[in-house]
Amino acid sequence: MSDKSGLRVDAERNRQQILVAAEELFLERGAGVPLDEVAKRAKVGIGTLYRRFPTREELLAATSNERFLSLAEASQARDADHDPGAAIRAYLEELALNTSTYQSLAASLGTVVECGTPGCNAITAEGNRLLRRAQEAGAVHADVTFADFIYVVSAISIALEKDNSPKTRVIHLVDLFLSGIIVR
Amino acid sequence: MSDKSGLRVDAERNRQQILVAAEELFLERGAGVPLDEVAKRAKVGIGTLYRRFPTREELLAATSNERFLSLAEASQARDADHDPGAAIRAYLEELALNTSTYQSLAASLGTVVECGTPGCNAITAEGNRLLRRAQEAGAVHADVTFADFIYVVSAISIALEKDNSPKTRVIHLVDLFLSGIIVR
DNA sequence: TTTAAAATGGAGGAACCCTCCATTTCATTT
DNA sequence: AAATGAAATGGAGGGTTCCTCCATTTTAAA
Repeated sequence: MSDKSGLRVDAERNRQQILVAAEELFLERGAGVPLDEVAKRAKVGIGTLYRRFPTREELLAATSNERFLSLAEASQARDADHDPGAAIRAYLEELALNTSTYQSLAASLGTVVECGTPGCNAITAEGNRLLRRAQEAGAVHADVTFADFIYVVSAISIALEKDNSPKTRVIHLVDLFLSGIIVR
Repeated sequence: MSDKSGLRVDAERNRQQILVAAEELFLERGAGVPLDEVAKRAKVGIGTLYRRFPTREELLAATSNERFLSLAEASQARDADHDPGAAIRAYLEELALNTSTYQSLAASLGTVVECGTPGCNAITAEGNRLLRRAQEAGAVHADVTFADFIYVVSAISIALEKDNSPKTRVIHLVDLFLSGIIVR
């Protein structure tokens, strides 16, 4: 009998082991860790890993899934308290911090976020919602796109990785994006 | 006799051949092209290439050197005509366009710009000068740093690479950073 | 010419990637 | 509970790129 994932139970067990091993190794050594080692720690053949996650990005997307889900939920929960601009600020800050979880996840963010897992879909939908609402309220320029958000978050995360900066730097960089560098 | 580079003439000749080959291949196939192929096109052993340019970044910095030099000069030439804010805008736009010359140069911009070649020094000095001047004139927030410029340009260039966007997109993204996304 | 310092090239070991398929395991049918 | 076929497995192996190392060659000074 197969459970709801549609995988055989042995396959599903291995899938979980791969996810656990990947999560650990990404945390320890960054998102570029050799996949052979992920397979080894998961006690699974490398072929099995590739069968389940054909690309590194898909594996990254899978390990990010829950984090993205809870980010999206947290953003919705904040909704009532904040004005549109503040909601976007909080969303961007949290996404940037999350993207700094693994060294060199940032470079893949654009791809990862399009991967179609529930978490990726949720975080994308939420970002689009916040953006649309802020634009309807006239709080954000009409020519800003969700893609701009992703680029900005990637840039900020890359910056963070490089000099291993504190959280305050995220706030500075998000501010920069939101307010512009020019005094007026 | 050695010329001013301090290299033996055969070594200097090979260095030039490597630079020419690298420039060609980076343009054709991006900044990640195998270095063996650069060596082959330069008609030089791979060992010679590594002796002269121990890392890919150093080779990138060397091929970017003249471009950076002329960008810095052009920026200084614009100086008279523009107000501080416009000078920065032009500087960022040109640097972003230049950084999109080779596919995947963007990711290395931060490292490349610190490489110490004359061109890297010139572009850094010029950026710092523009920034300081704008800040003294009160046109740019005091907490903006030159590192922010580099992050911004990287983000823009990564965006450009991804969807192979037209120049108008550079302008949009630079505007975003200069003015912020929030209406006021 | 001689000499030694500088430069060379490319073989080869290591790291990582990813495919392929002979074998094993699971779930269903009889 | 035995048989059956679909699903899953693992890891050998071929490919790519990296980078070091050193026996040989080239240059330039003595």
